Amino acid sequence: MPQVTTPPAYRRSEPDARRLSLIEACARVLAREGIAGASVRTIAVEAGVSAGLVGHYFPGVDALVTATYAHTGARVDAALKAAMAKAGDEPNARLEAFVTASFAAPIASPELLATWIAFWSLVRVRPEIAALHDEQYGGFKGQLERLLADCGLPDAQLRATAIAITALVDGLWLELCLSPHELAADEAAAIARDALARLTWKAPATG
Amino acid sequence: MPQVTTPPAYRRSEPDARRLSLIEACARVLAREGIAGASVRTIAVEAGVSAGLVGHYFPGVDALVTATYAHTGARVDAALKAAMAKAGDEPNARLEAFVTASFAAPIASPELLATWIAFWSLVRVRPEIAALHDEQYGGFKGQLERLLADCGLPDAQLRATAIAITALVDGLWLELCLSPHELAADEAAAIARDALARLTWKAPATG
DNA sequence: ATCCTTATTGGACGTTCGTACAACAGGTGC
DNA sequence: GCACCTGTTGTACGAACGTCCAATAAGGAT
Repeated sequence: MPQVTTPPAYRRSEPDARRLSLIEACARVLAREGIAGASVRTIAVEAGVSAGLVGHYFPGVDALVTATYAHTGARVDAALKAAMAKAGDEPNARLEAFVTASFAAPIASPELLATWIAFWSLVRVRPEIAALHDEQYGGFKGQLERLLADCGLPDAQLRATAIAITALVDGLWLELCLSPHELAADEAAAIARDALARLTWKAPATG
Repeated sequence: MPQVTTPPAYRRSEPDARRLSLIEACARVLAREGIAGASVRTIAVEAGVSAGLVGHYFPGVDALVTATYAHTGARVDAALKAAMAKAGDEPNARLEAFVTASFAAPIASPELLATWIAFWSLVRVRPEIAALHDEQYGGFKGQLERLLADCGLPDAQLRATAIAITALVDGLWLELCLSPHELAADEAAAIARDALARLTWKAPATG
């Protein structure tokens, strides 16, 4: 009699690992199809599980998207910190590393940027996403202000300069995502570096 | 016997007017609910017509959204040109007017910015939206390059400077939309003005 | 080898989606 | 006042949506 024992129909995962795989699948779907395509079934197929399982780990698809934002934000934050740490102790080098990290892997990925746009599209609609955005933006701006202060920028200019640099980085990042054929990552980095130097120049009196 | 003639159940519109009202309703829905909420029925209710009428004017909801992007883009472009024209003939004044127009009515409206984010979220998914984006972005950047040239910026710096300024404006515009309580329109305009001056400063040699 | 826990499946439910189309009715020309 | 044109409505249809839950089975414990 031949061996008729069927192979396992599915494999179990540790809850944390499965949860993470769902979050990563959600991020991939958001990057590929945008927020409108991020349905429970699509995400489940992407993760290689049944649709019902999503409900087992998250109270609803909204919660999964929110968790994906938090996770993605943490990844970006870690990448920024890593780039900064790698730059050493010199304040200006740290600042430049922090700013240009957005135009190198893993942040410069078009997929990540597309995912991020999906989150932006939710900020006005969902309060918990707005809270996460404020946290993320405030964290970025706060680190930037600290770095600028270390570089000797006067306190009175910290806020405005940090906002300007953040806007510049976001805008370049955005364009990189929307038209990668028109703007390359290394050119974006070069532009950011030059703009950073100009924006932090010792200010001549206005007029 | 009392007057029993019923009042008209609906009013006809000229096709062009009705078409425009659908586009404007679509823009309002995009601003309020994002792309995920822009269904045929929601837009129809917003426009005060039946759902079926949308199909009478557009082959599908995608076409309506695309038309809304084109219309919104034209409005923004017109507002930019108007601000520039109002500034007179002096090149530097025209440049500054062009850049800061994004932080005054009608462009600075949070609703318009939210609508714009909805379009961004479609760029990677829908080629016709990507084409409209490239057109819009190229137009903006082109005008900026011309203005910068008029202000005496060397040709070699035109492209990079225009990209930097565009990114800055987009980033400030974005933050204004996402967290209006953290960044006011007039502060964004002031930051843009200052950054513009710094980015167009006569370049000292690198190093 | 058997039991137990629970991760996982698959299907049912009601809702909303986009689209198509027959019937209705406002407005204009006669 | 009548007839034509067509803008407009309302409905119907299948597909996809989010959510729920009973049944199943994987994998470690005993």
